[in-house]
Amino acid sequence: MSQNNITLKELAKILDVSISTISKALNDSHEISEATKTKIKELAKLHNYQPNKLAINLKSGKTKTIAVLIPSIQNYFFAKVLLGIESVVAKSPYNIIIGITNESYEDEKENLQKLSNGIVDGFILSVAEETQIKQEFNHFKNTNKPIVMFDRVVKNMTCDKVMVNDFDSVYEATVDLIKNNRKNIAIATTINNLSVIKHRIEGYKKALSAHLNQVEFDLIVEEPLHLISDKLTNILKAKKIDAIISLDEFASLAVLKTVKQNNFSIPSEIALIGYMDEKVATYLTPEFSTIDQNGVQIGEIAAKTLIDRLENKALEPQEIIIKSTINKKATTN
Amino acid sequence: MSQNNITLKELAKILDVSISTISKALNDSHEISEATKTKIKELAKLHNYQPNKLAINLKSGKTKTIAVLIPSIQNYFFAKVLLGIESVVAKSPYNIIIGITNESYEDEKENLQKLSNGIVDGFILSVAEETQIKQEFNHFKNTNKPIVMFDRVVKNMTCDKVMVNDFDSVYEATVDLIKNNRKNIAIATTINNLSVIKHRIEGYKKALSAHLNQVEFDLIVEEPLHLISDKLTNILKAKKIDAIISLDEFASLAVLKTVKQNNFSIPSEIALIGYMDEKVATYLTPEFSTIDQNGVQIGEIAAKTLIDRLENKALEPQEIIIKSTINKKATTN
DNA sequence: TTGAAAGCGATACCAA
DNA sequence: TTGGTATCGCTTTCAA
Repeated sequence: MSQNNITLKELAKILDVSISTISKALNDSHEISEATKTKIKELAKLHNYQPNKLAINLKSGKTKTIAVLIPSIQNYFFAKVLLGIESVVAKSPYNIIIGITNESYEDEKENLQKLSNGIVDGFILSVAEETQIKQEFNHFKNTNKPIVMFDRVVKNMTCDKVMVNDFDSVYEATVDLIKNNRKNIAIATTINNLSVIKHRIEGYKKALSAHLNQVEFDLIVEEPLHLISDKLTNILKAKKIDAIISLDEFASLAVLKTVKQNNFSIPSEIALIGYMDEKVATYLTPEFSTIDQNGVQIGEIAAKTLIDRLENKALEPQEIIIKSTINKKATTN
Repeated sequence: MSQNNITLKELAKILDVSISTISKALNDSHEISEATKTKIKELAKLHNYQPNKLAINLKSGKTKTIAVLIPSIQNYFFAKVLLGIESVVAKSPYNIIIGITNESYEDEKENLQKLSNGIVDGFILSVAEETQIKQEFNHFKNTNKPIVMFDRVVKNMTCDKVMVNDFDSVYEATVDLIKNNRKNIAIATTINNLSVIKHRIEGYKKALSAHLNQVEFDLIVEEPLHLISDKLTNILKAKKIDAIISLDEFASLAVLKTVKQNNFSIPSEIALIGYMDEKVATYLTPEFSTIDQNGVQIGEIAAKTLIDRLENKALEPQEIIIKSTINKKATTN
């Protein structure tokens, strides 16, 4: 079970022909007679010949492999993006190699370096949290392979980007709440260092200032997951709140739980909407209104973009925006 | 940005020395004088020399890359296993390449073939559902690389296996319910073709027959996700049920929702326990009692086992069992 | 129609 | 201490 595959050289020896003849025959070259072709192909099949990809890659300078670097795997959003990438790549000659950066700058840098030395042809990645905090992006520039960034992108880098309309989505969700007579709308997030989260908060602020002339924003709850319930409980007791927008998956779960625990009725007293996996949202009680980033689509587009670039380097850098979808369910009206 | 890395040959030309001198110097060979070593190393650093991994791999016959094949990514369990694998592999010289088989036999077979030709040194995988239905396992035997199977393993194959004590865990959970005076215990699952699910159901049956002398089992609900709620509602109306054990993540969510919708109080009227991600379970209301498969640990052990095998082929095939943990929360007493 | 040989980028043995 | 050369497995050009 553990011995290696048969090689062209060995096949050549068996048939007493040259290596090049074997190679050409197996690649269906017109230079080789039908007779020898069939003979060689039969022998190859018999021995279950599989060309050594490493040798081909070394020769061609390409590996037909794409690296996907994601900050975390414990997250339905990235899982869905991965699914989208995988569905496109599976239909192509490419393979996927995955690195998880654990939101760490060092891990991200190391992954980039490790994989740039011939292992992959290009990268699809979403920037790690720590990298965004440090604002240190040279490791992206130091690789000589094309990069497609998605969701969390670096503004001032020229590369392909697949982005989400974070500002607009939350703006729209907020306005919708306002139109339903919500006047005291809070924000909850367990993350605060990411540009995407900042854009979402900006969308919220803009909606409040444009439609309610609100200029101070004291209902923004930014706490790590293990603290957010307590913090929110305090605020619910101290202030009047009639709607909450949650900006990440676990914030959404925590908000729902906390509001129920404090015996507010949903949505009559407090409406809820937030970022969460659609499938999970459907199985909560009450069913949760979501802002869906359409992760699968993001992954598909990112994969297509990178493959296009790898096959044809002449393209202009793309910046594609995937619109999020608002799915209203039982937690809003 | 898109030009290739500098090579030994080019460095050699610049310094007008031989390629072998460059190679040895960069590998700190004692054969080379300190003077030339430093000179060469400086030049290498200046040009940001990175050895071409493909060439090294071709030469050595090893790639230091591990393939992980998982049936689905939309699943917290596999995400956690992946996390465990990644944490071990990240500390090693190995890389991970991921394939998603989408529960399909063809996808699984294709992944195995595609990656066996020099791309990876070995596999960590969990068998696809369709493969288990077909009982077709030759593609596993046809690869000449070591395989570590986890969770869903093939009984009659000699390879390393990291398994879960499915039978025992559900047996134990069932007995615990019985001891708390539950006499009408139902099972809910959205999957029915997997050996692991079958083992779980066997554990349930054994507990009922051993402790309640029950020999007929008419409270087993096996339905795809979109039907399970309706089916369960009918059964809840027709029969007396005082506990439900759910065997997969989405079954657990669906059961919780359905039981609440039918206005049973939890756990006083109906107790619930099931397979689900711990973190999600904590944020449900009421907090959900879980059987935790300890996916991270499974991944860690699987990765260690494969790396051990790759470094030292002499080991006996291992069969390791990771015990699941029962975490009682608000849905049981 | 077939074969010889160079080359992809590195390592390592053997000479010098 | 340094260099030449074979080699990993394959593709491809040029000769035969």
